[in-house]
Amino acid sequence: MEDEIDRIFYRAKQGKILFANHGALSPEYIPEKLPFRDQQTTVIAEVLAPVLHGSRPSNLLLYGKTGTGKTAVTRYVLSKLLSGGESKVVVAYVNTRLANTEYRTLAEFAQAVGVRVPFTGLSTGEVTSRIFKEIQLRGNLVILVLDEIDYLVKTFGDEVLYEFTRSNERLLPGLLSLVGISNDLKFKEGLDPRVLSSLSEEEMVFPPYTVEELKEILGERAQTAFKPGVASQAAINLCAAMAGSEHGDARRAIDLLRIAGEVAEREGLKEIDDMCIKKASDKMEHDRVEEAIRSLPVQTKAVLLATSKFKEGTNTGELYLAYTTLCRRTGIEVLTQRRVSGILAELDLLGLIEASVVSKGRRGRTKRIQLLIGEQILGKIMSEDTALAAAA
DNA sequence: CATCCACAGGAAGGACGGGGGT
DNA sequence: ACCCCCGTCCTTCCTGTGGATG
Repeated sequence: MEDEIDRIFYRAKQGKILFANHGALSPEYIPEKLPFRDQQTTVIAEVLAPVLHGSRPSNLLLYGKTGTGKTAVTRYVLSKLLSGGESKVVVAYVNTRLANTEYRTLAEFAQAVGVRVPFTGLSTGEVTSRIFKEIQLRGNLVILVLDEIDYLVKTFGDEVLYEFTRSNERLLPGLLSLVGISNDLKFKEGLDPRVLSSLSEEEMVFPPYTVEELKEILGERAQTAFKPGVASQAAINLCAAMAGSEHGDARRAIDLLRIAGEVAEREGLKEIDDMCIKKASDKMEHDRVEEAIRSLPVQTKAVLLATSKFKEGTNTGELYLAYTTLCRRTGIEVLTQRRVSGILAELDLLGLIEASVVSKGRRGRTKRIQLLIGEQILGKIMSEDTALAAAA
């Protein structure tokens, strides 16, 4: 045991053994060049360029699945744009899913243009008009990037976008251009046609990376990130294949490589082998699940816990009964079946359970519900929750 | 082949706790 | 002090429905 601790500390003192530049595999890292994205880079640059001589760039809509380089390319182009030192140009970048609400999206936008707003209390309209006032006052040339814009529209509607797209007369001498980034290729469907036509003055699609392309991307990153000989071609190929088999997700592939490197380092290996990658992949999945559960509200956890009582899966009625019992035992308030039904839908969306509607003819329609996660993880997290510890 | 079960899931609204402007 | 806004969870009321069964 002591030996183990000594070894850990010793290695820590040695500093990074395998990594030369850990940051090169972090999600925020913007590489020198982005392979296989020349066309997209050029187009975006061309669309945005007019801002440098004070005219309004067309609004731009970027499509593509996760990890296809949309955000990276956009950031890359914007950083180049700003490096010119054009002081009137302001770039605001907001990831609407991370911002999580319409208000916080606006608040982040406000902060980027230099308006201070309280983190709650104002109406969204008030925040918008303060932002506009500020832009007009300073005559700023603003490029607003709305990452995961499909989330914004899906959850809060497109009214904000409508206001943005038709704000330009009010902003003179300032201006506002939108860059929307969407993971969802069908997101245009639900959009107000006026917003759509304005928002997609220009469009650009990001195709998924092929496994071959992922190999090259990983290879380049690995060269900067690791010391020589740490990440073999075989290791890189495996990472690319494991992460990219579904839809060419570069972010996943890079995460996987990074974590595999950390595993190798922790285990005192000199290079990344297949086992490291396998372990890294498991760890990523495990972390995702654990974090998802931990941040759940009590009632949602309770429903999840009730689900875990049925090894063979169950249906809504049966589950609701089990849930009710569980609540009584733990002293948690019992919610209506309607609400529990809603919670089940949320859990399904999170991929923690599988719930699909089935019809049993005259014996009604219900949901077939099945737990998708290991009970050990569940038990561990539930026992952390004071309200539920007894039931875990 | 109409019926009817056991729910699904939409709509509207409300309690509550965060916090405003004036 | 007063009235306001927002987000989060929740309830109430409701209409809709796939397909085994009688």
